[in-house]
Amino acid sequence: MSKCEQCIAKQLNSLNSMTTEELKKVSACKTTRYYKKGDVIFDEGETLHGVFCVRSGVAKLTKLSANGKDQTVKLLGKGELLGQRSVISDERTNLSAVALNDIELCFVPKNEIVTPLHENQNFSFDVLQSLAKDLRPAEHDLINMAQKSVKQRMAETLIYIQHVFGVDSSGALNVILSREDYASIVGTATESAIRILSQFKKEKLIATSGKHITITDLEGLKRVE
Amino acid sequence: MSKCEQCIAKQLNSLNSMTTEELKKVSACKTTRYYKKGDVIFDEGETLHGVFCVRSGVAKLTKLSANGKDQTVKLLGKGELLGQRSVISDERTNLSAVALNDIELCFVPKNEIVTPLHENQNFSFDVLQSLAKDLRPAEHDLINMAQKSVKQRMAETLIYIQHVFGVDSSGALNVILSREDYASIVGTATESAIRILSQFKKEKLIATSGKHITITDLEGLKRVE
DNA sequence: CAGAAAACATGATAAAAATCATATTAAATT
DNA sequence: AATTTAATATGATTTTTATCATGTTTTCTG
Repeated sequence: MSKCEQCIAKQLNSLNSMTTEELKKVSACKTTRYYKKGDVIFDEGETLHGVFCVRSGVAKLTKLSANGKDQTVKLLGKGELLGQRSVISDERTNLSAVALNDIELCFVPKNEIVTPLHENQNFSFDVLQSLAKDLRPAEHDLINMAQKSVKQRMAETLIYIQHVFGVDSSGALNVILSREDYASIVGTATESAIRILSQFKKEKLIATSGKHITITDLEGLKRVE
Repeated sequence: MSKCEQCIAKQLNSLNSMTTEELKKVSACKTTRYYKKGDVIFDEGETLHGVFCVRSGVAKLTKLSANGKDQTVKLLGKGELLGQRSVISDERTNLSAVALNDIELCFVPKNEIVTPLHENQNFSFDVLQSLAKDLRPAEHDLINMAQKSVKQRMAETLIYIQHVFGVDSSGALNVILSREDYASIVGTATESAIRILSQFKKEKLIATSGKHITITDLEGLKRVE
């Protein structure tokens, strides 16, 4: 089995501040789990017994709102941690996690995280900083949602995905989402998401081929109102 | 000068996990500051040299969005900390803080917070937990903004304010906000906020007298669509 | 207290977005 | 490969919300 000490994913998150000793323990305890596209990793309201670290693939965090629609709160890629907050705050999960494509996760039991949090000042402070930093995009998203048009939010979503998850060899966004997924991120009706993407295509801001989307005019997308 | 060790506000936040020793130091360093309604406590992008603890009064955290409108992200009352995140993450402030009424704040220099964070495991873990818990309402607000109508958001805002800040002897909300403030919280045009509050009044969900608002039908407000 | 300024109110209209309806296309299943 | 199912697309319509306009009331200020 692969070792956490050498894992690339680890360098992207606060596990990097663990001591070699601690990492070895994590390595010994962790299990690797595979999920297929659409699989539920955990559900809202579950009690988690550990955190998940994304080794490959992309997951989404969603919440079912009162009107029955799913709202996607965040996309998570390589190195990002799932369930960290629930484990730290000792609360049930607030959101569901679903695999957006085939995904490989390392599951680290709660204890291997919580014990070092109490013992290793560096680790603890690092996690503290990362949580503090997590709040900024949360606020940013709230403001976007409140102040920007659906069209603008869609444009920003496309730009965000390209920025964070990159493009494949053909230049298309590396993350493949359905129109419904886009609607769920942007917070709009599926038909509206479809319409806006069609419009962006007509305006030559993007090129689409099925679910594959390529940003062809980044500056144009940034100017969308 | 009043002592932090006995301060009631402290019991509401993570400063409560400091040792008596640490609290005495904080007490010795802290300064009390008074702001009048409308005063800016700090601006977006400032570097903070400490955190503020609300002793009395209410403040709002806002951000100026690209379209020139202010979005209120959070209201803060007694015991809540301002600037905690910026100090922990060592980043500039993301939001501005403005006094909504006359307010009394204790200013605690950065060092008195950061040093204990590195030395006192209990304190550090407590702050960690409180940050983890802070993310939940942030997500909740995002989903509300995305999935609920302006009318629903207004109804929830009124209920929230009553729940968190309570009512005065006449039963009116304890926090006095302008219609523009409400618009900024709900994320809508000021005219829309005015219109909705008028409608709520017509429907006997609330009673208003100038800026004083009384919830007269809580259940009705909860049913608003 | 008078005058100015800000906040509140409300109508009319325009714009944005949701909903409903119905094709069409793509993907999955047998 | 044929059939079913799901996803995408687009038109028509309604609802929601923003914007513009204008008047009234309240609050502030000299």
